[in-house]
Amino acid sequence: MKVTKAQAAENRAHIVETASALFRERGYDGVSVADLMAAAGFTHGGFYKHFQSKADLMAEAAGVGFSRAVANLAGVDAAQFVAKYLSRPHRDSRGDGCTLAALSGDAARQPEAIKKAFADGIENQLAILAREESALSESATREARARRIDTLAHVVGALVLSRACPDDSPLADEILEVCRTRILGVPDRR
Amino acid sequence: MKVTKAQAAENRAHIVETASALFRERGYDGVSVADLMAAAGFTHGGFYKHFQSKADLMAEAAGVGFSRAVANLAGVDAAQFVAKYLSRPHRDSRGDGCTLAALSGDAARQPEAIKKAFADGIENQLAILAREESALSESATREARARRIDTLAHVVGALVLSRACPDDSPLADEILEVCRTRILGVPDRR
DNA sequence: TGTACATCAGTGAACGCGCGTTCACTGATGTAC
DNA sequence: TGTACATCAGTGAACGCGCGTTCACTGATGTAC
Repeated sequence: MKVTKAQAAENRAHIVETASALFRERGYDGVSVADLMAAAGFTHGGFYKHFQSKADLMAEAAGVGFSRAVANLAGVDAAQFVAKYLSRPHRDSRGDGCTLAALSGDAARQPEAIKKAFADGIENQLAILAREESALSESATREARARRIDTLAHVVGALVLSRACPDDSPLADEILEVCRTRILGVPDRR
Repeated sequence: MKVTKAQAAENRAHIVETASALFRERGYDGVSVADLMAAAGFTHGGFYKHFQSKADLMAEAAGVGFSRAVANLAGVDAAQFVAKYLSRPHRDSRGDGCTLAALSGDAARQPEAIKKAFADGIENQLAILAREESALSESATREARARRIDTLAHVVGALVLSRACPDDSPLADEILEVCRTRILGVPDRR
């Protein structure tokens, strides 16, 4: 049953991608190693040929989730980011949505390695919001970073609260709409 | 080993309080029924004399957490609330901190009964932010509600992101300080 | 008020189950000659 | 280039363990007379 080195590397990457989505959907405790390997198309025994432990994979999957987000949002400016972030489609598809919104609550109770991945992920997300900015004075740069941090916390909080409400809850939609309107200064017209 | 009706009711309430704190600290999956009953000073078998299931207790403990928050913040105005909410002591003591920040991520993957408790909890928290307001015109009332929702999402997001960072992370403190400053309009001087 | 009996909160052993991890094994790939 | 052997990704059974939940039992409380 051996497989070429290239194939093995591809399989490993596929497991990490699958894990990244499943963790976002169901949380770290909601996905077993067996679940995950089955979803990736393997049996569970091979897991430890690729990863030292489930916690190891959790940290790696978080990192991949953040990189994917940056790649998927290439060319999107800050206003477009906020509008997409606080949309119902994003709220309702956790599996391919923002890792911060889906798993920050879980990360707070995980080992430092995972929290480190999240801190790096936050910096990655801040970079997305910095897209339209060019060279600035030092104080303007500091101010711009503060604005980005503030906006990121704002949208993450809105999405997290909206998702905590029952599926058909008017409050869930109200949170999304109110925050989108207030952050962007104008209502979304789609 | 039977106990007076009053004592039994008191024990039940004590179990719910204990659960509320433990869940906030460790998450719903991080606290077993046996853990919880031991922490409350009982053996695990008696649990089902008080609750139908662990999920039932989860919903009830969330409700208690939200009520406690409202009671603990009696007489606190919106600005004081934000300053307290985005403080390091609050971030570092999840067990007696905000249930929304600690468990909204978990709630998103739980049964509707628990999400319902969270939606009610959000309304409770909004009421705290409404403290200083008196009678207003209808449009001003709507506007005030939007402002409260927006502020709540903002502070929850900031706390959630700050907690996801490693314990000694400068970013964790930066998030708290930046958001506090920007929401309140002035830096905190403590 | 006193007595006999039913109730039921709390105990602790036991249930089946799924978890993360380990292990002996397979057999195609990669390597040494 | 061809052959013999080592490697190691993937398999599937098995490990010990802790989970949520059930159950027979205890004995003080609550109730009926």
